[in-house]
Amino acid sequence: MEFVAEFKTGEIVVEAGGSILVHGSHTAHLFTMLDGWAFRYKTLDDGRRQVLNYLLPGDLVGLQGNVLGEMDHSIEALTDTTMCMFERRRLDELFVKHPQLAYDITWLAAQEERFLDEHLLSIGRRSAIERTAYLIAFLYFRLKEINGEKKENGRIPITQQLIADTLGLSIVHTNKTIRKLINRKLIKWRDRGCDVLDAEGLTDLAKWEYEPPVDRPFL
Amino acid sequence: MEFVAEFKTGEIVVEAGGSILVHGSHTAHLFTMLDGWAFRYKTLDDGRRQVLNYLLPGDLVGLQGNVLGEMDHSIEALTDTTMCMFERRRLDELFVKHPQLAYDITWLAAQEERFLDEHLLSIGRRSAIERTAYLIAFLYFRLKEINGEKKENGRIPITQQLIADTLGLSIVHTNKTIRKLINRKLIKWRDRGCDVLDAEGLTDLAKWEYEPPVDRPFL
DNA sequence: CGGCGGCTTGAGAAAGATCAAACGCTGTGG
DNA sequence: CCACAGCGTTTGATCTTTCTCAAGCCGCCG
Repeated sequence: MEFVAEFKTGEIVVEAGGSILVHGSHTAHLFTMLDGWAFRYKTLDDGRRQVLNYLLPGDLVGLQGNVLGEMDHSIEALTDTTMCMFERRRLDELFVKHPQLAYDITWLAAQEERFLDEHLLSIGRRSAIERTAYLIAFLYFRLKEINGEKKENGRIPITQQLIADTLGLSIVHTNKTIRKLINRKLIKWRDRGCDVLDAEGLTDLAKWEYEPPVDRPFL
Repeated sequence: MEFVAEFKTGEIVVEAGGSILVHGSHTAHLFTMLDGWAFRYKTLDDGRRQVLNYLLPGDLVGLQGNVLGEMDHSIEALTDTTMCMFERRRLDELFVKHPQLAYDITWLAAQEERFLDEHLLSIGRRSAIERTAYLIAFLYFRLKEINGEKKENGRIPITQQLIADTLGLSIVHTNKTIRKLINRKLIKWRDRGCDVLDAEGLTDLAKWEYEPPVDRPFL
């Protein structure tokens, strides 16, 4: 724990809409989410954008930079966000001195892989309404896992444009699809975000099941 | 190295079409690809299948089992395949005694994440012909990286059904799209596989660029 | 008050899915 | 040696999902 404190080089606060990392940058830092929501995305030159995943407290960011030397995707804050910074250079030291923490990092990477696998299945093979139900259920359960039941079901702070860019759909079609979910009383939409009314209804519709991880590390 | 040899519990040979891991199993092993091609995939109950990624020599398999306790996807051999088995139980030991190897595992996980990110961008935002060009170019460069230029461009051993299931397309449309690539003299198709004739043409069409990793570990 | 971002809706267009049929191998059993 | 079955591929016709274009609404903020 002392090492973690020492390894940490600072905290950073980014307000909603701000960039946390941009494609092509060579950051000397890794980040851990402490509070707030963010999302990772890639874009094509002509502007088409794909959201890859969402980041919530406890998630680790920036490991891919170790493979390539630079980031190959960007990260933007969805709400006001605070993150913890670590020096990438000292990652070896962490692996040598703190195998438990090293294992946690690997565990987090494996979890991210699981999420991406499921996203891929959604975008590739689920219909528009199934995908949408899946995404909202997915975020709902992630949020619940982090809130630990305490807060009653938190609002998911997302725009329809973002959902469209996550699911590979146009915004128009996304809107019509969301409306169907609302009509079926599965969710409620307000402001820029949504509340889940019937989580089971969503997972059934998506033909998906939430699988809680077994041994969450304590990074 | 001695430890690697000791850590290794054996090799396993799977013939083309055979299952390596199935969804829901609790394997006590991790695997490394030594030779051959395999692919990871998930399915929905009604049979829709999504290929997640392809496995080539050097790739690590089964880490996700650590998050969940069981595998949440399946793996099938595409060609005759030989893999190296490790005991999952002893992963902690590896992290304690061999930080360099532990780092390599993490590196491989980060690389897989990069691949999945790009696949997601393809399926979500690229058109059918862009996707197809991307996938073939992607496999071409991965193969080339492994063959180290020596063998002239190896055949990519894949069926059109598999390409369809990787790209989220129907087999009919996949066939028509591949035919366009053939007509443009970008690839040649024969038997069950394809040869790349013009790698740059493919990457241009896909609006993608191959980025070689910087410091490959030696696992 | 005007402008902007996010949401909503309708209409027509296009990409891709589904259905149906057939071809060319290859392996197998008579 | 031939008939036949099965798999992977090919092609045409039609149908559906999703996209694009266009316009309008609403609430918020300067």
